[in-house]
Amino acid sequence: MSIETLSRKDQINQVAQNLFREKGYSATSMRDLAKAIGIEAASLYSHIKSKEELLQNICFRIAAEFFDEYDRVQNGTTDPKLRFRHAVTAHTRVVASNLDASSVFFNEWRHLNEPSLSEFKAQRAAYEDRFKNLLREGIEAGVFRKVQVSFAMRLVFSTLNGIPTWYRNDGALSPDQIAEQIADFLLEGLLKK
Amino acid sequence: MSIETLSRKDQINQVAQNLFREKGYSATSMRDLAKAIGIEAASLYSHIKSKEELLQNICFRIAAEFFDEYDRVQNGTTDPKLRFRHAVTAHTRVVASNLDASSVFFNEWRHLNEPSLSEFKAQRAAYEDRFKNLLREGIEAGVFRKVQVSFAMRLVFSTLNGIPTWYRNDGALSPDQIAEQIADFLLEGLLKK
DNA sequence: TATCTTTGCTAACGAACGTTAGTTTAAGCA
DNA sequence: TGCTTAAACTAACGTTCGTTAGCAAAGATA
Repeated sequence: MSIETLSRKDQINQVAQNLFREKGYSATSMRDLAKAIGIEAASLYSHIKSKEELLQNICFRIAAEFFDEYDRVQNGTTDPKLRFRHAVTAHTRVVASNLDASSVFFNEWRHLNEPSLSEFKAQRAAYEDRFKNLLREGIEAGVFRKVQVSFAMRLVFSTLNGIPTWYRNDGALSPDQIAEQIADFLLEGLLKK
Repeated sequence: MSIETLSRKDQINQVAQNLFREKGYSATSMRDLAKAIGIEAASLYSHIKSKEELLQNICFRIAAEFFDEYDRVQNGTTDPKLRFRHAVTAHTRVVASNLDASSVFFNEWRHLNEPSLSEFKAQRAAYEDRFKNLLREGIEAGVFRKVQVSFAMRLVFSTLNGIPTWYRNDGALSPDQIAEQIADFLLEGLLKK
């Protein structure tokens, strides 16, 4: 779907995602946003309520995608290693398919105001807990090394959430391909067996 | 060294590091900074040239630390696995010992203007190349799996540069301790052998 | 004591900020 | 054709921004 065929409201959201990612939320003015679309700043308010509403839309839409995709791939799987692998690849696919939005999700959430900010943190913590449980399961099953669960979870998310800093969805590597390679990397490490 | 004993200039730089990290560079005003110190915004300009100078100081000081620490630990080491391990632990120590500054280095560098911006990117690329070479050496020596070098380098840095998002230097785990654990994680992965 | 330097102050500059009010334009529909 | 509505416009609001000018206080130096 090209950007011209979107409704103006969707178009605003899409351009906002891109600008918030490239320049940061605070450094992006409503005049920047309007200019990128080709209208006046004041005209934006025929479609949106406020600048912060744009940030909220991005953050909570992507949060929902993380949960949805997680639930979809976990459904029915019991093997701890496979459960972890599916969680990692699902997360990676969401990030790699939504580079602008996930970048904003990772880096600009702190500009949310209450009560959105607390709601955001709660959702993120709930999502992180799922990964901690997967790691615990793997350790208890004797499949994973005895790592500290919350420490390992942090390292896993650091790896995954850094994806927008380097990945370009330009055809060289598909989201599915990097998802598998990242899962390999996290599970196997760098050393040859 | 407590913050009261610093020269005013050093104090400004230190508080700026902290505010730029917590709120972001753009969302931090010179009035915020002055208030945190207890003077008027205009008084800052008796000590500094501009807001951007503060950002430059942070970014290039920490860049120099990365290079210095890297050179220090590589000196004399030839074993590829050990060279990689030393590079990772050195980088981790610099990050973990400079959480505010490294956070700004990772997230706020894009607000640099030219020519500082290009200089920053060049230094970062040179530093990343060192890690790529270490990975290449390890693969050629048959110690590392045959991963794509620049892909693996990106994953390594994602892991390392995410440290400020979760690590608190509060005595529970020292910078040296997490450095070793992160090196283990990158080399061994999650799976039990 | 007289002078210089450092470090702070108040006041203010012009620019940019997010947003609102009121109006115009143009398309869809009765 | 006349009416309604959506979506744009111009103008402006009050606020905040980084920064400068000019001055005052205080300590160091002569």
